[in-house]
Amino acid sequence: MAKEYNFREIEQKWHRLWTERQTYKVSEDESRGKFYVLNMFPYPSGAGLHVGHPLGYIASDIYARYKRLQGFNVLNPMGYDAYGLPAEQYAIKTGQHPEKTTFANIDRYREQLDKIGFCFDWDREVRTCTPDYYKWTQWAFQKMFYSYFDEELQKAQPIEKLIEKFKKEGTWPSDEKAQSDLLMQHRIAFLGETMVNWCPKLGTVLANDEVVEGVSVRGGYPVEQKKMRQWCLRVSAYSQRLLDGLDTIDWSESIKETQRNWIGRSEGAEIEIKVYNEEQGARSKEQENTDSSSNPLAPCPLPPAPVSFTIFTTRADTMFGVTFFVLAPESELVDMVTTPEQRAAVDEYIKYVKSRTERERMIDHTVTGVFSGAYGINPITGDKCPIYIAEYVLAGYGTGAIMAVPAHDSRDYAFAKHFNLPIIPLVEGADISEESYDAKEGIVMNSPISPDKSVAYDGESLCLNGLSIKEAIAETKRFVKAHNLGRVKVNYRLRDAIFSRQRYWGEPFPVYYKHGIPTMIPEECLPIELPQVEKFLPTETGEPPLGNAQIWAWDEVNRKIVDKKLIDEKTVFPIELYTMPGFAGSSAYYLRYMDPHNDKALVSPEAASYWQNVDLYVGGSEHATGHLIYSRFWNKFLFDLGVSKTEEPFKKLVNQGMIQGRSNFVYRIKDTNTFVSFGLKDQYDVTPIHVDVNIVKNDILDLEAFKAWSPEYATADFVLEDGKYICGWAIEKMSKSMYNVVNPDMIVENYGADTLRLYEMFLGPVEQSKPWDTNGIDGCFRFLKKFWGLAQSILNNPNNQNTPSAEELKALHKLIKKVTSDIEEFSYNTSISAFMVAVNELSQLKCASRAILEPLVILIAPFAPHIAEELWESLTTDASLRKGESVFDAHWPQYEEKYLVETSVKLGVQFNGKVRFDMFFPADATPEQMVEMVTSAPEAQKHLEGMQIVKTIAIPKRIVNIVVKPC
RNA sequence: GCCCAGAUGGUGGAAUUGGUAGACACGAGGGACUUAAAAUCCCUUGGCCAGUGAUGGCCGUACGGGUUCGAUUCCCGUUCCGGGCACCA
Repeated sequence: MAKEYNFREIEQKWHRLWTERQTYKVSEDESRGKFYVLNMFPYPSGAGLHVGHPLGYIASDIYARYKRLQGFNVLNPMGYDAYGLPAEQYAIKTGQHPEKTTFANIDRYREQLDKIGFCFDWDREVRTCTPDYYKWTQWAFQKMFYSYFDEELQKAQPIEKLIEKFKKEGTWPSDEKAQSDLLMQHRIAFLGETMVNWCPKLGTVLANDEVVEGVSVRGGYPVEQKKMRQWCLRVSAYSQRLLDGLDTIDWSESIKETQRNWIGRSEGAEIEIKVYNEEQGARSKEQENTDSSSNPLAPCPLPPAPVSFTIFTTRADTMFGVTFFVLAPESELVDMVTTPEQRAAVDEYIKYVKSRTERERMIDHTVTGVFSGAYGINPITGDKCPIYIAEYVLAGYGTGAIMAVPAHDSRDYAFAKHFNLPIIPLVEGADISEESYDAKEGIVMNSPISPDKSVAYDGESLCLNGLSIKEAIAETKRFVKAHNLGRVKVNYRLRDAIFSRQRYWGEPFPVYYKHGIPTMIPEECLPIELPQVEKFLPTETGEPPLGNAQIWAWDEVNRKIVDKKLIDEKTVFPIELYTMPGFAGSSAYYLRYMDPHNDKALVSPEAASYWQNVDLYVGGSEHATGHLIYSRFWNKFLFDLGVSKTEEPFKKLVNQGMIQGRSNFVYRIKDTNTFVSFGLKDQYDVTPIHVDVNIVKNDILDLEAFKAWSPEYATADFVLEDGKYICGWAIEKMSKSMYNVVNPDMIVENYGADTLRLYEMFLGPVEQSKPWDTNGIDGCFRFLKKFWGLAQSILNNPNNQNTPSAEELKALHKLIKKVTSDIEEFSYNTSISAFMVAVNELSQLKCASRAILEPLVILIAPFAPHIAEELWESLTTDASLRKGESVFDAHWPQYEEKYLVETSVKLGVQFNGKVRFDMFFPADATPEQMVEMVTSAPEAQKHLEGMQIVKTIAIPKRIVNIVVKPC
């Protein structure tokens, strides 16, 4: 008796059996090769999963199952990035503890995930907010605190080595505070006074990747620059290694390029500029006068004028075109160079700059600036050039000071035009009358303008005339280095990561303040658990939320957390009130999955050696400058420590595209409760209204469901076309407010998980963003029903021991070949197509051979595991050989070329590149034989008549083309 | 402004190293079965033209050129869409 395809029964059965049999439990197995598949773990939001979330999970699940069938020991874990802002904000609103809502959300996620049938080893689940997990986040932070980055070795080293070095040099201070301050400048995790992105609305600082165009990524609130003492990670130290590593990993070019941009390496030179002496002389005199005077109204003593300052340039070749220097307004040099005459003007300008927000500065690029009154001396030409202060120079990049070459830099050009400063062209043939010539191509001139315009050092003076720009850059660098005028320098745009947040729902720092000196709580005492608080908001005194915690002081003697009241600054000290940012917990989770229950180490050396790193990582490209940089940094640090066994954490990265929503609209005739169908709406004055896509099928509205949808529409009237109400549609972001959220549970309920899996993959390439369109899902459902039907007809055929026919074997082996190569390339949509073709072929051949069905079931197993398991069981019940085993313990079939051999091939025969007719050729025909056959074929004669053959092209299995021309 | 990726029917998308463009699926149209619906099955489906018809011809992979016997594929230029970086010297 042929059974119906009852997906509900089948899927429930196998979910149960998989759990009972622990089908997906993995452990280290030296006898088999490992393969580590990983998804970016989700943040469990309150909204639950929509159909976009599982896209990547399904893609990686297919790959994981495929690899397992190929004999690999596959690690495919899942967990939750459980710390996050939404839970905290919800807690502030409702008073519910974020842990409670987070865990409830996790349960909901788990339930939804289980329905889709993933092969996750749930014994390895991690949650970043549980103490046994964040113990190792805190541990890694402490390791970073106790390490510094050795520039020479280009790797992290224990801080003791640095102390030794200082002691040897005699620069090690005796004062404890001074020691702490000195080491802070070198530690990889350090407390730094830096300009930070402060978001007043969120009440916290944000990392650079959390701010876009001057507003916070979360919430879109304005962000301002503020100087604050914060924990930072010295990510910038790893800039070069982060850059070099990109060449060794299999990631998309666009993601690598994004990271290269973000790291922003630029090679240049730092050159020392002396401040003009005469000014300094005048100022010294004035200072003396002030000092000798006892007049209380006398101006404050001027700070000492600096002897020199350093500028950074990537265009060392343009030294002869410098006509002024510019300092960033925030630079400490400003106060030092400003002359008394210009003091008022400069102060006013600084005030103006401070009044502008980051956002204003980013959008508005009008030229502003002020003369400092001082002059700098160009060391190459000996020229005296004015020093300006202008906001277009950034304090945070390079040295905060530049040399301005208006002829060849557009920003300098605009500034020079505005302030009427000279412009000296340096490139032959470059027209600089309207704009600067910024390109690094051309031949250098005017360098120097005349021989006496180049200062000689040790008898050598610089001349670049006639060189290409590239040569000139190299020559200038050599000259500067040789005569000690500066040094060659590489700058990176990548900044250190700000690692503290003024929030509650995050990892607490295992740090206390002993007389104001940050001190690590001993490693054996970790984890330091997040304390309970009454309120999740900042305290009245402006402290972060942890300021509300009562039991939050460190007792050094008893080595435990005690009541704040006991703080005496002798043995009991206050604990850090900041918490760690979101990326702290997500930076090394892939290592924890290797050994998730180990309470002695983040990961045991054995597990780390076996699993190495992630072979396939699947997730969204929006993490390019956040998680994917931090994680690489974190891993490199742990690699330096010997904890991680590989330099790069993720060998291959696949970015799944976003699934957009496809919204549906109904059209209400103005001021009525009548709705007009899409095709007729232009005849009325209508308002489009979003309608829930779940009550629309193939753009046809379910009228009864619509009436039931909202009481407002209970009495709605409709103007139909062809008896149907057709809805309009648009592609928008999937969101609740547009009623276009499609929930995977609904699809699973109506079609089954196998259909959902198949359809999500059939929609198009995994990497591509595409709108969710439920319209096509029937095709995949039909296919599974056909597949099931084919299998049933084979299973129920009394003659099923038949040996398969040549056609059947050909169809099968064609499929094995196609599916195998497609899975390797993540071309799941085309392998599903190939399946559809093969099943149609086999159905038409009335295939009845079990020998065909068995490999067919294995082939479909990664895509539709439930149906495959069910059929596998049917195949093996009477044989009782493999009873109880999973199809995933079987072996992936190999295709055999002998079944695919064609005896003859049909090829298009062309004359002058145009296809004229088809012809059959023996599959092994040589090009000469093919041409011979064509020219003697009767159909060819009319094309050859009155013509002569100029050339013949014959490619076996491809094409035959005869080029002819009239005789 | 700089860098990266892309553009193929009504729709999602196929197309090995340049070799019969539009696989597969959806939608649409027609038909079979059925009291009817659902389900299932069969046929047609890029555009235009000619023909009763089998069929034949022309155009067609964003646009304009080029290389080639032959270009969706390679090269140059243009337009449009998406992504990243951006007073980074």
